[in-house]
Amino acid sequence: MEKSLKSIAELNKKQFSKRQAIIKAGIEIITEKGFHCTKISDIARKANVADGTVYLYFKSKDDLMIKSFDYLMTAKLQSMKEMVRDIENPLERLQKFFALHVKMFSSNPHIVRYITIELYQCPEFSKEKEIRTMLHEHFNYIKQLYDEAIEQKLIKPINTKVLIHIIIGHTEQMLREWIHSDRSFSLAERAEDFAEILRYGTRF
Amino acid sequence: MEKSLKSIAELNKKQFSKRQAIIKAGIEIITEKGFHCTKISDIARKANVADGTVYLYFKSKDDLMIKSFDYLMTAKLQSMKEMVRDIENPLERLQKFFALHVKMFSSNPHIVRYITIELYQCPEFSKEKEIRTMLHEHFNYIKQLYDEAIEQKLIKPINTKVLIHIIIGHTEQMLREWIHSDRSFSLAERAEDFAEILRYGTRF
Amino acid sequence: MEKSLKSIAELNKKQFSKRQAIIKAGIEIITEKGFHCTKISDIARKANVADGTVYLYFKSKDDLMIKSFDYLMTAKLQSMKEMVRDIENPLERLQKFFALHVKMFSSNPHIVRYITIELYQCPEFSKEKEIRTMLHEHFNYIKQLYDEAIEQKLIKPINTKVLIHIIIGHTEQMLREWIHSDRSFSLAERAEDFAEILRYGTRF
Amino acid sequence: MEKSLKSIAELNKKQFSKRQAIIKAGIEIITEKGFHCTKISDIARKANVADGTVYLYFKSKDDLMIKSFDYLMTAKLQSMKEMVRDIENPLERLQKFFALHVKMFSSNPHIVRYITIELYQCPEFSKEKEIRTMLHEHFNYIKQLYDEAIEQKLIKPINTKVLIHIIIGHTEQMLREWIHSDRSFSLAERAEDFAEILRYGTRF
DNA sequence: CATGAATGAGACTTCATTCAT
DNA sequence: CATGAATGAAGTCTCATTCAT
Repeated sequence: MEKSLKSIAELNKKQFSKRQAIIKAGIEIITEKGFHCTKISDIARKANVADGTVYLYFKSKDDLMIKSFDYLMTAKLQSMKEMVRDIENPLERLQKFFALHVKMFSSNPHIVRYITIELYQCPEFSKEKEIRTMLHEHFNYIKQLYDEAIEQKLIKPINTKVLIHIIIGHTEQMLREWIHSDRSFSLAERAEDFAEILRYGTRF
Repeated sequence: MEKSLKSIAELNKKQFSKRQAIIKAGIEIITEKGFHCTKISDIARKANVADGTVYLYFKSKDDLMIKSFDYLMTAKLQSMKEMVRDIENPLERLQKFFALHVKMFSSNPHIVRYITIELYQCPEFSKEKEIRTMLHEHFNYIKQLYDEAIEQKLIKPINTKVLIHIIIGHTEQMLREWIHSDRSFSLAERAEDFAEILRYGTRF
Repeated sequence: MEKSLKSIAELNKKQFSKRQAIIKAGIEIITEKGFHCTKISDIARKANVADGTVYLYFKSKDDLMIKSFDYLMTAKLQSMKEMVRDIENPLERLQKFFALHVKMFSSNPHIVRYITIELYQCPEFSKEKEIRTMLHEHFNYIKQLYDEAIEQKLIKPINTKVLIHIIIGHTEQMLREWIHSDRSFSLAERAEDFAEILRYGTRF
Repeated sequence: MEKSLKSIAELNKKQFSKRQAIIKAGIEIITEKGFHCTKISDIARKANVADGTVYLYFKSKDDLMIKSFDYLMTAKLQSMKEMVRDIENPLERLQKFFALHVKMFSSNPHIVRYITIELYQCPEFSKEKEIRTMLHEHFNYIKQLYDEAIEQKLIKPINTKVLIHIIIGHTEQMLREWIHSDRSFSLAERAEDFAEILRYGTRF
C-alpha cells in the first residue's frame, strides 16, 4: 500500500517534472530561434524526452506554446500582485510593482520576446481567448494603479495606456540591447534613470 | 523609333507594376498572416502572377521580405529627415520629426507589423546588414537630436540610450496594440500624451 | 533482459533492412534511369517506404548516391583483395583477381554503370574525396599486380594504365551488351576469350 | 531582285550561323557541366540568342542534344571511312582507321564526354533509333574489318564481338581518364601501346 | 524570325504528428 | 506512460517551354 502510494507520488512527480522540462525547453528554444524555426525534436532533445512524449502532454505545438506562456506568466503575475497588495499608497505600490517587473524581466529575459513576438506566431493563439484576456488583465492592473494614483492626485491625469506602453516598451528595448551586448551594462542603473524620467514626467 | 520608345516604356511599366504588385501583395498577406504562414503561392495568387514569376523578381522569400521592407521604408525615412532639416531648435525638430513618424505610421499601418514582428521572422534578415544599419541609423539620428538638445541645455543631461529605448519601445508597443486592436484609437492623440510625459520627464 | 536484447536486435535488423532496402531500390532505379531521372519518390515507392523516410537514412539524394556506391563497392573490393592475398605468383594472382571481378560484375551489373557514369552526375560527388580515393586505390591495386608481373618478367613491359583501361572498358562494354540483350550470352565464355587475347597480348 | 536574293542569302547564312552557334554553345556547356546541369538559358546566353530562339531551331533540349551529336559525329565518321576505303589490307586499314579515331578525339575532346556520358543522360536518346544506329553501324564497320582479317587469316579466329568491346571499352576509359586528368597524357602514345597489345593478342 | 517575361508542373526536402512496440 | 521510426502533406524553388509582342 505504502509502496503503491509512493509510486504514484513518484509518477506524479515524474510527470510533473517531464511536463515542466518540456515547457522550459520549449521556452528557451522558441525564445532563441523563434516559434517557426523551433522544431519539436529540438525541444524534445533539450527536455531529454522522445518526440512523441511531447504529445502526451500537449495537443500540438501551438498548445505547447500557449501552455508555456501560461506557465511563464500566471504564477509570476499573481505573486507580484500579492507582494504589493498591502502597500497603501498607490504610487509606492506602483513603484514596488514596477521594481518587481524589472526584476522579473531581468531574470526571465525570455518573457518579453514571448509576449511581444513569439506568441503572435502561433496560429492558434489568436483564437485562444484565455491568454489574451490574461495579458489584458495584467496590463489593466498596472493601469488601475495609475488610475488610482491619478484619482488621488498623486500624479498628473495621464492616459495610463501610454504609461503601460512606455514601461513595457522600454523594458523590452533595454533587455534586447542588454542581451545583444552580452549584459554589458547594469539593468538596475538604467532602470533607475528610466524611473526618474517617468517620475518627472508624470508628477504635477 | 517612337514605337520602340513606347514599347520600352510599356515594358518598364509592366515590369515595374508586376514587381510592385508582388511586393504589395506580399506586404498585405505577410502583414495579415505573418511571414511563416504566408505561402509564396498566396502572394502569387493575390498578385495575379504564377508562383514562378515571384522568383523572377526576388531571389527568395526572404529576399522578397527584405525588399518589401526597403520599399516601405527607405524613401519615407529619408524624406522625413529632409523635412526637418531646416528647423534650428533641436527640440522643435525632434517634435516635428515625431509628428511625421506618427503620420507615416498612421497612413502605412503595415510598416508597423513589419518593423516590430515580421522582420524578425525572416531568417535572412539578421544577416542582412543593410536593413539593420538603416534602422540603426534612423534611431541614431534621434539620439543625435537629443544629444544636441542636451548640449544646448534645452533638456536635462540624461542617458540618451534610455531615451531611445523609451521612444522606440513605446512606439513599438503603441503600434502593436494599435494593430491588434484594429486601429481602435488615435495614434496622434497617444503620441501627444507620450510627448508630454517625455517633455516633462526631460526638462530642467 | 532477454526481451530487451531481442528488441534491440530486431530494431537493428529493421533499421538495417530499411536502409538497405532504400539503397537497393536506389541502385536499381538509378542504374536503370540515371541519377537525374530518378526521383526520390520512385526510390521510396520501390523500397516500400514513405518519401520522408529516405531522409531519415540519408542527408540528401546526393548522399544516397554516394552511400550506395560505398555499399556496392567497399566490402566487395576488400574481400576480393583478401581472397588473392596468398597467391604468390603475381600473374596467377592477377588471373584470380580478374576472375573475381568478372564474377562480381556479373552478379552486380549495376556497379559498372555506377562507377563509370552515374557517380559523375551527382554534384556532391566531386567534393567527396573518400570515394574518388577508393576507386583510385582499387585501380592502383590492379596496376601494382601488373607492375609486379612486369618486374618479374612474367609479361612484357607494358603501360599498365592501358591494361587497366582495357580490362575495365571491356568489362563495361560486355556487361552493357549483356544487359541490353537480356543476358543472351555466357559471360564466362566471353571472359575467357578476352583473357586469352590479353594473355597473348602481354606475354613475351 | 538582286537585293532580295542577297537578303535571303544573308538570312540563310544568319539562320545557319545561329543554329550552329546554339549547337556549339550547347556542346561546350553540356560537356563542361553535364546535360542535366546545363540550362537552356546558359546555352542561349553563350550563343547570344534569346531563350525562345533555341526552340525555333530545336524541338526540345533533348532534340538539341541529339542534333548536336549528329553535328559532331556524322560527317567525321563518314570522312574517316572514306579515308581508309582504298587501303587493301584489312589490318592496315584497321590500323589507319584507329589512328584517325585517336586524331579526331584528340582534336575534339568534347566528343568523348558526349559519347560516353552525356548522351546517356538524355531521356530521349534511348528512343532515338537513328543515333544508336549510327553508333552501332560505326562499331559494326570495325567488326567487318576484323571479320575480313580473320577470313584472310591475318589474325586468329577470334570472337569479334569481344574485340569490339575491347576497342570501344578501352577507348572510352582512356578518354575518360584523359578528360578527368585534364589531358595530362598523350593519346597517341597510349593508343600505340594499346594497338600493340591487340596486335600480339590477335596474331597467330 | 527573334525575343524574354511568364508560366506551372514537378522536384527535393522538412517536420508536426502518429502509432506499434 | 514512453519511445522514436515512420509518415506524408505541404512548401520553396527550378527551369523547360510557350506566346504575345
